[in-house]
Amino acid sequence: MIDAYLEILDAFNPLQKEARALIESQITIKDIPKGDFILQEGSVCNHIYFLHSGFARQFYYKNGKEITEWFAASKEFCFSIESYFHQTPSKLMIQTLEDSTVIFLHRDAYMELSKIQSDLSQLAIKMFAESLVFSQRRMEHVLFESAKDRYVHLLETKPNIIQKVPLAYIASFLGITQETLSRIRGQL
Amino acid sequence: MIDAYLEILDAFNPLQKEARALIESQITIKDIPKGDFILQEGSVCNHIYFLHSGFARQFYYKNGKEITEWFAASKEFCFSIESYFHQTPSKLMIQTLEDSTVIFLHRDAYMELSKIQSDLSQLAIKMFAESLVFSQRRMEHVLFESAKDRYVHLLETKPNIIQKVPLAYIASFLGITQETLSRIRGQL
DNA sequence: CTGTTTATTTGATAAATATCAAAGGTTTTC
DNA sequence: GAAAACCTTTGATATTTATCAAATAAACAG
Repeated sequence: MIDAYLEILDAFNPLQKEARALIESQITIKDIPKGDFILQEGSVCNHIYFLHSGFARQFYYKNGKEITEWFAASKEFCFSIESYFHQTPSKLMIQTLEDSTVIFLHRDAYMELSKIQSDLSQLAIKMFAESLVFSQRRMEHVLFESAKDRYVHLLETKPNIIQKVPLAYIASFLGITQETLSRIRGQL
Repeated sequence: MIDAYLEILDAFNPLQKEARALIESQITIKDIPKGDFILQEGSVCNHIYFLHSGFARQFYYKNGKEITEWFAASKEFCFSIESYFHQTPSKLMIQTLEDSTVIFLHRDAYMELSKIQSDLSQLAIKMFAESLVFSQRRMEHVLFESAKDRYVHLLETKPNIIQKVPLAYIASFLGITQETLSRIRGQL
């Protein structure tokens, strides 16, 4: 399980044995049953989470409504960007939608190690860089594509989501109402 | 001029003398007249640009129309995220809207140095982290605020932009048409 | 099973924004 | 300082999406 994890990290930035060992020393593995929270509202996000197996959703409340910000599938990462970097209480929650096994990578320990082990700092740079590219692309998408195009794009890039989660989650993720999403679905 | 630059970097992550010296060794300073390009379409973004003075706009073409992605004011940074990180030809252009003095920080040299000087790797992590937080916030804003609210927010956070650039640039930056922006203005 | 809750669809209407066309304003240029 | 180029506003209309209300459909608990 840890090997698979390290391989995925290695794909971002090649890791020598020493770096792998350091990472291994700073991770914790937890089984999280369906419906439980990986990250609770109000607590500080001190880890980067990797879903070894399972499925999770990141969401927060805005004017009393749940807004889904992101879905994390098996073999994907998630964390609260703002809470993690600013060390502030998270408004974001991360909840499993299936029984999941999650690898926690501890922030402070990693940051300290990354100062003395360049593989680790380079890995952090590469991972955050990829997140940034991704975020930028999503922004452009959101600004200039119609609700329908955004849904179609989601269908194409993450088809498994549609089977797994209620329509209302997807609607808020796309920034539209569930009625609109239902109508879009009807047209396809 | 370089001191002011280093101070701004230092605010992201404290830099020892050695790190400062290394950065100084990797920067180039250029005066770029109004209307000239800091980054041209099709070339790879090999620097992070800092506007010591002046004003610039990042834009690209989408279906034949200019889309403004970002404005960089004096004392701000800019670069093409995707081209810089993926080393691909940039679809984004960065053009000065005033005579500007720009500090270029070379990517490859910096990356190499950051492997052996942890102040530099930590600086990169902090800067990219801030960009990511920012991008995330902007996404939420774009998904859930009306065109009017987005404009008002821009007015509040970057009031100087409004004086400096044509309405059409601001409209595309906000993801709306210039007619809509003109009407929003009329209402305020 | 069977009632109860939860999720999805449908309908009618309203609001936000885009589109197309044209009219006024500014600024630039010679 | 007049023509040209560019920028901004205004009007009429169409499209997209939201809102509110209700009807089905599906999942769940006892």
